[in-house]
Amino acid sequence: MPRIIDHDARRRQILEDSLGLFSTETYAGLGMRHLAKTLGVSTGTLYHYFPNKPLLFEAMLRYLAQDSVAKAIGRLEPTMNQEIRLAVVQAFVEQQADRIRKVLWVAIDYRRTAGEAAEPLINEVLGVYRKALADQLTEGDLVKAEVLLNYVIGVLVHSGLKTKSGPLFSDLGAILSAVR
Amino acid sequence: MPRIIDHDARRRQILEDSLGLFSTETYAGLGMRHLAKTLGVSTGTLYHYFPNKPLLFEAMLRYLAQDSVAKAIGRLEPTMNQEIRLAVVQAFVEQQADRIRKVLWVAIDYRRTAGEAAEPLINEVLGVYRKALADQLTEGDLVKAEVLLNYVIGVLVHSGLKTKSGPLFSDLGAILSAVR
Amino acid sequence: MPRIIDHDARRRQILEDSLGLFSTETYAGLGMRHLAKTLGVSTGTLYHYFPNKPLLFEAMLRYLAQDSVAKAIGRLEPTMNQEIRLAVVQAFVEQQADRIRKVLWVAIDYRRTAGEAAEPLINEVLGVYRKALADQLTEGDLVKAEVLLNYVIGVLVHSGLKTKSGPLFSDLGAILSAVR
Amino acid sequence: MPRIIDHDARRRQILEDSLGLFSTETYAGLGMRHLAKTLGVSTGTLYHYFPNKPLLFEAMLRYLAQDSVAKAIGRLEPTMNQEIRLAVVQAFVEQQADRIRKVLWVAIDYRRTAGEAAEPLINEVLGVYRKALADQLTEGDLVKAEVLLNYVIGVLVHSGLKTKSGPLFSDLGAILSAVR
DNA sequence: AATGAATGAGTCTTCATTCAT
DNA sequence: TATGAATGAAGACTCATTCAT
Repeated sequence: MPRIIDHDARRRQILEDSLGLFSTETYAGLGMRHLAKTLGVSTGTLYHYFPNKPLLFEAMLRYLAQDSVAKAIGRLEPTMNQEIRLAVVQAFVEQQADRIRKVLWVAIDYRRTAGEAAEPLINEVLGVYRKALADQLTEGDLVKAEVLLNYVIGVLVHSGLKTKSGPLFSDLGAILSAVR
Repeated sequence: MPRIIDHDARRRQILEDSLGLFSTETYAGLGMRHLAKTLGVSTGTLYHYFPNKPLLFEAMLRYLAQDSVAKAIGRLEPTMNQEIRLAVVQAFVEQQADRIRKVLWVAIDYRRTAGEAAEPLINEVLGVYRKALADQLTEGDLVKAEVLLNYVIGVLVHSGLKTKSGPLFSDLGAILSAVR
Repeated sequence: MPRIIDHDARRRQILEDSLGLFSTETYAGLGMRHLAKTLGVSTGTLYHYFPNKPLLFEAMLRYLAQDSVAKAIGRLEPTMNQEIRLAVVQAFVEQQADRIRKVLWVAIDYRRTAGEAAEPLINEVLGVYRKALADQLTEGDLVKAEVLLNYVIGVLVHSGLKTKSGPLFSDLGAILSAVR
Repeated sequence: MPRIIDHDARRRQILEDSLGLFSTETYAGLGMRHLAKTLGVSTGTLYHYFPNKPLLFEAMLRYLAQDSVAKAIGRLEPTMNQEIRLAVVQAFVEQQADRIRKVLWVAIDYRRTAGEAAEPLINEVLGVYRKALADQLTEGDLVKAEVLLNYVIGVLVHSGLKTKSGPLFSDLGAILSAVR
């Protein structure tokens, strides 16, 4: 049954295309009709692939988080030493800043909107990031990875608030060595 | 002769009381009717004091930002040395974390909702924070203040996403020294 | 009690000033708050002089109709012959077209809004006009006055609908002679 | 496959059914909720067929004007001479007076409400009437058609203001000959 | 699989009116 | 006399969702 593959691909495409809107507008501020129109489908189609708005939103966040971490890890190779890994991750985050920030906006939105119910998914997503940072940059040290995550989040949020900003991570190395 | 009512005081009170709701719900997710009911007034009264929802929201953000910085600076005294100042600010942010994070949520919301139009106010608010940090903690160095601001924002956002978190700033000193 | 005079003068002033707004906006489209603001008074003041919106509206229509007929008759003198009278009335209506049309707009509005209840006042107003035309122009013939009134109303309404219009009554003489 | 519904027919039906209400109530005085309820549909459905109130109003005026002229012309045949044509038009207007007056009320309302923006549509509508009168009754003379239009408008407005009125156009022939 | 017509409660905002001062 | 603070229903319009086709 090859139809299944089409179905899933279509689903993913909808989620991927939704990010742009869901990061410009808030969850509550973006209507299903508006979303459908922008994606070029009918509302009926949207409801064919997702049972309702919250679950569409949730699916999007989960898909994006997994996707963005996968892409980052894909850039690292076992032969790289610590210093190079840092540079690679730094370059990746800097280059993908817009997209990652969108995921962050969506995550914050979800946390505020869903309240307690948001915990499992949010923790899952944060865990993935923290683990990735620990594995790749802090030799498995989760505490240091936490500090690093703090800083990266701060830079992305702060630069997202400001209108214009220069290079994002001029001091990431210093921060990392500070917690070593 | 009109009723004797302190218009400005009433206005401030409404803004102060609104923060709680505007940080639980999103800007788009919080209805004026719901807000009015929670504040114990009619929607008409809300519109008597503020011309519309965006301007009420904006006024709230401005009021809160100024208020929170003022309170922080109020804790510092000229005789304190650098180390003590750091400890005081750290303690203040830690203690007021919930409130400051609410302001942050609101600011992020405003930035996403208002888009380009949000720039002046957001820059004004960020400038106030950056200046305060530079004056009080980094001997006037704005670049270092920026790094510090990044980290504080990151910690507040990150801890706001997680369900539970321990002490927030165990490493603030290290971060600060790293950029010295 | 000279206060009475002030009170009535103020009342008339409000009615006079209201015409501009009530002819631009519809009765239903013009709010009391908007009216008050434009007149430079508080809503409370408006309600001090008039018990409610319909009665304010009605008072305005009555005042304006009486006023405009009085002004027209004031221009005619007993010594004038039929031809001159026609020219004078024609010139008067042409010159005062904007104001008379406003009264007409208001009257139509009132008729549609108030329904059956509008009859007494509307008939009173129309009667005043018809009588004036009969007395001054048709030697007392009410039927002919009716035809004339039809035509004048038609010209005012038609020219009010069009964007630009030349002289209004080029054919009034012919019309009048046609019904003689 | 979508539901099989003739979108345009439904649209026209809504416009046709709206005239009754829009001539009883003013544009500003008639709420969309009230209109929907009277038409037996939901407000959502109204907005499914028309983007907003002004455009619904405008569409109605355009539809009615075209429709009423078409019906009038449909009564005339090439073989009729001038005199018979006059009688036919007179009879038509007299018989359809209520409906035509409703269109007139709506047009006046639209002109006052939309201001400058109303010009194109109003001129279009007046042009259609003027052309029809010229073609059918004044042998192409637009000036005479204008006079006739003035009088017809005047009669309809005047009779609409009065409570009761006899035959409307006892003197139309005289008027027409007066301008010949 | 996909459409778009349909709903009615919801959105923000304005309404006419009252009344303490 | 005059003010403007206060109300809650109603204004135009959008919402998430359902379902016949």
